[in-house]
Amino acid sequence: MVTIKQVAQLAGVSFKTVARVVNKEPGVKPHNVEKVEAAIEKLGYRPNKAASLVRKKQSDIIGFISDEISTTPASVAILKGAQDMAWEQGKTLMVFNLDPKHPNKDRLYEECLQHRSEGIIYGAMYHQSVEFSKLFKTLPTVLVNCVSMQNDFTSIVPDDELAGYYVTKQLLYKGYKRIAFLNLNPDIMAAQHRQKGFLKAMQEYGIPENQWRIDTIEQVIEGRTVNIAGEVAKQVIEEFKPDAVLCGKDLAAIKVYLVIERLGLTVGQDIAVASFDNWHDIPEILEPKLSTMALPYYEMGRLAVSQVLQLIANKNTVYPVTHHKVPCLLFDRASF
Amino acid sequence: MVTIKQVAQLAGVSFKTVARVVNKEPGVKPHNVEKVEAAIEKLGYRPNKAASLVRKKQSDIIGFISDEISTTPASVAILKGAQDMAWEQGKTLMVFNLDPKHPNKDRLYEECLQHRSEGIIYGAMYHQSVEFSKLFKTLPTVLVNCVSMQNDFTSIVPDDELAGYYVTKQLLYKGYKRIAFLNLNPDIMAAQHRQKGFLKAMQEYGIPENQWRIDTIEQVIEGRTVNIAGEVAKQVIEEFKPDAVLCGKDLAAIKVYLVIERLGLTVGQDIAVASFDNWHDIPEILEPKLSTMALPYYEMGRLAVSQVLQLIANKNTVYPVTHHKVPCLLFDRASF
DNA sequence: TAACTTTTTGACAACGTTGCCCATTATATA
DNA sequence: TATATAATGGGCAACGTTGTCAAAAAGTTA
Repeated sequence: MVTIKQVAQLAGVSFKTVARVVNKEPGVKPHNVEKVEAAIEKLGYRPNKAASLVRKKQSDIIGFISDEISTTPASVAILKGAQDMAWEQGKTLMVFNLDPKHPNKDRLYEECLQHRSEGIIYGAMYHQSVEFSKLFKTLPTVLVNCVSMQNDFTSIVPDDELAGYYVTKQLLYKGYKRIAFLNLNPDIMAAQHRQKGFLKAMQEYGIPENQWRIDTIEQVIEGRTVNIAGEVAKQVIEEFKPDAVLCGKDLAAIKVYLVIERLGLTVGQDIAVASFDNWHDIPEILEPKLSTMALPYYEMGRLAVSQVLQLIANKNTVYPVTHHKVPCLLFDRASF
Repeated sequence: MVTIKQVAQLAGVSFKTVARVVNKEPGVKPHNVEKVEAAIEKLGYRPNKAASLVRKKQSDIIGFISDEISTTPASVAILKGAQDMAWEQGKTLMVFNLDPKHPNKDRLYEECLQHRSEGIIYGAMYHQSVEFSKLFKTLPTVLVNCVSMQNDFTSIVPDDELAGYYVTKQLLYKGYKRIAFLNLNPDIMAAQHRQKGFLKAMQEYGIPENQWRIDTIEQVIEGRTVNIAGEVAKQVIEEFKPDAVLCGKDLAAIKVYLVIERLGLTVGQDIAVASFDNWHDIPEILEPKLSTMALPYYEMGRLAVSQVLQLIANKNTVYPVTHHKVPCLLFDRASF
């Protein structure tokens, strides 16, 4: 690779002058700027970021450690948001994926440290509570889509309670009276928060207890969660005869659609369907198009970077902890 | 950050000895190894990869530039595969996403060059033909899920023709006789190759032309492709009365399922459905479970890294070009 | 033209490593 | 015990940058 000195030689100036041109420092005669630029062009010179880091002690790198996040399509958007924001701020993201077989967060953190990452973002696949070693205190660290057990890290999560509350209120507002909530596995935080919001809306509207029900569409069998949305939906719809079904995820809403069709009913007419996720093309593919609460992954990714940059800027040894709940947006389509 | 010299001072040895311990070079007395390791532990020392790169001129970094790939869930697997393989080979992947608004591949390539990336992987969202500037000749470069206009880069793509051929043959083998192929937009390479495979199988089985038909489920209107799978499926099924439908993508298969149900028919019994993608949970969510040709994204990602490493090892200035078609796997479930 | 100011340039050290080579010490051999 | 050999340790230059500072060149004023 060509170095700054080779450029200098070709341009007939000192390498320091080349450095000035490269870094757009003022005080170089236009005449010399031209010569240097020509030499750079001719040799195809690129500044060596590593050398620059060694001297400047500034890497402009942010580590992004993900709990399998980048394999799960729903939350790929977090990564995209983070990357976009990082790029805008002149930082580059260094992405590491946890190996699902041997998940070793610390190992990846070490990697980031060796690259002199300025801060760390840890992203989880779904809204949950995670435990971290003290190693994670080394750098400014922000959690996305999860919180730490001890609540001792800045975190960014979707506002699931508000989402549950809001979508339920919308259903009630539109006149639906018998709502079945097919919730996710109650062990996960999202499910708990949404349920809280759901109940709050019910209470606010004074809906009696026999006019709604909550079931779970996921079963944990030997550590693996299995989706039983189909069976549950069938049973709930036949027994409880809801006029609206609120579904924990778009993927499960597909099953709900199929069940409703198979019963000879029509989604949106006989039974309203609402959901959570806004999972890529699915809501648009379904007929009628699915109205769903969009999880704000992209914005969370952006916010994560801006928060971590704030922590970096704040030159304390102990990083202030803040918690952020990002509101979800209802994509109001045609299913209710 | 603590440096090797500080460790040396604490351990009471020269910094060179510390370096030996850190890099596991032989020839350090166990006694000193212990002292050094204690000092490293106590100070929390991490070697500085940037400094190492400057000296060794070896970054162990591979640049991964993606055409929006990481936002599209289907091909996130490419990234995952690449990352896994890179990790196994002691390399780290530096991921960059093309900005869909101002897609500037060269800009990202520059970034990789500045980080002294040893090679580049360019991944596309869907199997297509892409044009590259001469800049891309700078480093060993491998294309995934696309080929270059001039065919002058090593490329890795799914074997769409074989996939089309294979799945069609399976349908014919199982006794289906009237097959409707609801193909993707014919402008994209995947659609063309699959169609070739489809026709080859038809010919091989001597199926007369009036016993199959091919329609397209995507329409390009003003640059935007719109999915018309629902309408097309309805029309084709009603008019042509196929006993099997081969669908260009799992997402569209959802629509086909809904259409079939709505006509009072049963998928797998009255009409078989097959598809391409194996798009995450969708095939498993559908009822009956969707049999689909899995696009081998994960393997393609792995292969990309291993190819780029091969190019790197091969110390030529002009990199040999090879083309790889990765076979697709049929996930044989219940829809045919 | 001289004296002074301002602009432009270059010399050199430093950043944290690794590679090379020589010095010292310990061990084996005569 | 003297000598040869192997094991161990350290000194120092080099990698490609940036930062500091002083030198040189150019411009300004009297």
